[in-house]
Amino acid sequence: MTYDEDMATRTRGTLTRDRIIEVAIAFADEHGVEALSMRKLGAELGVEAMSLYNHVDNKDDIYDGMIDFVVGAIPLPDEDTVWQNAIRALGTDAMEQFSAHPWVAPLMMTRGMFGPAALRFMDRVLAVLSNAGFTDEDTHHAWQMLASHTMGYTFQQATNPGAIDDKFDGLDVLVAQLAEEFPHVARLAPLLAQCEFRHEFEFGLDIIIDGLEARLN
Amino acid sequence: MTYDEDMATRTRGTLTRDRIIEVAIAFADEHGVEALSMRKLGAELGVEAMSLYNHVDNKDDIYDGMIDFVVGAIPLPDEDTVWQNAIRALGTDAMEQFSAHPWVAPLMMTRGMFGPAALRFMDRVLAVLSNAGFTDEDTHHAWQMLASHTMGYTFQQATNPGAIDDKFDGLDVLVAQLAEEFPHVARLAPLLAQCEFRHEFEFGLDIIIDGLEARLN
DNA sequence: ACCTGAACACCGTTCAAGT
DNA sequence: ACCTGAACACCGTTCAAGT
Repeated sequence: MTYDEDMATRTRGTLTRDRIIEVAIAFADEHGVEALSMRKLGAELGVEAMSLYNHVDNKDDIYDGMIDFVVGAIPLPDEDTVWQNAIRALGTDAMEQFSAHPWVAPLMMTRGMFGPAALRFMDRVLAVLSNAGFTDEDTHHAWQMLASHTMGYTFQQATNPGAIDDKFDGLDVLVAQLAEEFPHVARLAPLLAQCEFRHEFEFGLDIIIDGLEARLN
Repeated sequence: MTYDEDMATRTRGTLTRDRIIEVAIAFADEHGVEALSMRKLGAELGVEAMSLYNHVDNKDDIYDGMIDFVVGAIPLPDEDTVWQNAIRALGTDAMEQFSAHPWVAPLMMTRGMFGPAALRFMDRVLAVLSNAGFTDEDTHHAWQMLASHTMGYTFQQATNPGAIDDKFDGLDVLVAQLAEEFPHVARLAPLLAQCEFRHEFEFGLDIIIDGLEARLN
């Protein structure tokens, strides 16, 4: 292998499953998942679309890889953190990742999360709850609640009229017109449009943690 | 108009926006949203795909109509129901609709819910909370929590390994193999795979309602 | 072992042409 | 006013052919 070949390999990068997924994530972050196609992804990697199939089963395989990469980026708390703080950190850190990659939640909703990083993440959350003294049944309940809360808030954030007001620039006008038909929506619309999601999320998370804690004693 | 023409019109049905959305929902229920295309939907209605554009803006417009139809099918509680029961009923009834049409939650996640039926539904939930004595801020908090919980549990149900074990028929085997790497997942997998979602959902809903109630006094 | 061109069976959407 | 055929610019995926 000559020096030039070596340079080309290094700058263009060798085509691997990981590199494909990496570039797919960057592309989805910039242009949205719906714009992601095998042909465009190939072009981004300096290769024809068909070459991707040498490293990846199909497009769904890429989706699964993207999901697992994002879940894998959620930091895990130290083993000795008290469970309430560990859960709070896991929740807020998960939210942060999901917010940074808004396409991941809808994708998880249809594809699930069963990759190695997702299993590792899940195992850690279950460990925190079990070690805190919850029964297996309550650990299960708690996982479902916490996962639902995190996924649900991601949904709220994704479909927040404030966040997507490019599409709904006439929303406040519309709401004002419908004020007598939907008075409560009209009154609370400003709160919904410009709320701090981090604060909102933690408000609910604390209620859940308190509710779970009451079942421990 | 002759008798025969009248019959044909009645049996084939007149093409309208509502009828298109109705048939689209039935199609998505049977074959999944990802299989829904303008061409197939046209065929289902005995018409070419291009004709649909006379009654509908585009495919997204159909999606929005499908979402609003499903939300509109959630029954609203009587005005004088005590708020805890009203909220519980709204939550479980919403869950029931979302479960009956598994494609609706991922769709809402990307499209939001801003149709007339959705606004009506939202206004009613906000009214229940306001009338219960919550401040506007807490009403807002409560809406976000309840909506998140409902959406989140729909997600859990949709991606439940038990529900999709046609795709993951080897999941229990896989989990067993990884038992030493993910011990808690392995131990709780049966609970997750075969849990009663209705019961799970209400467990969490009660914790949320209790937590909100504590802010009322 | 990896990449490619051509092909297949699809998409959503537009638009001029029909009635 | 509503429906259609043909067309445009895309899709994911397969497969024989190249190196």
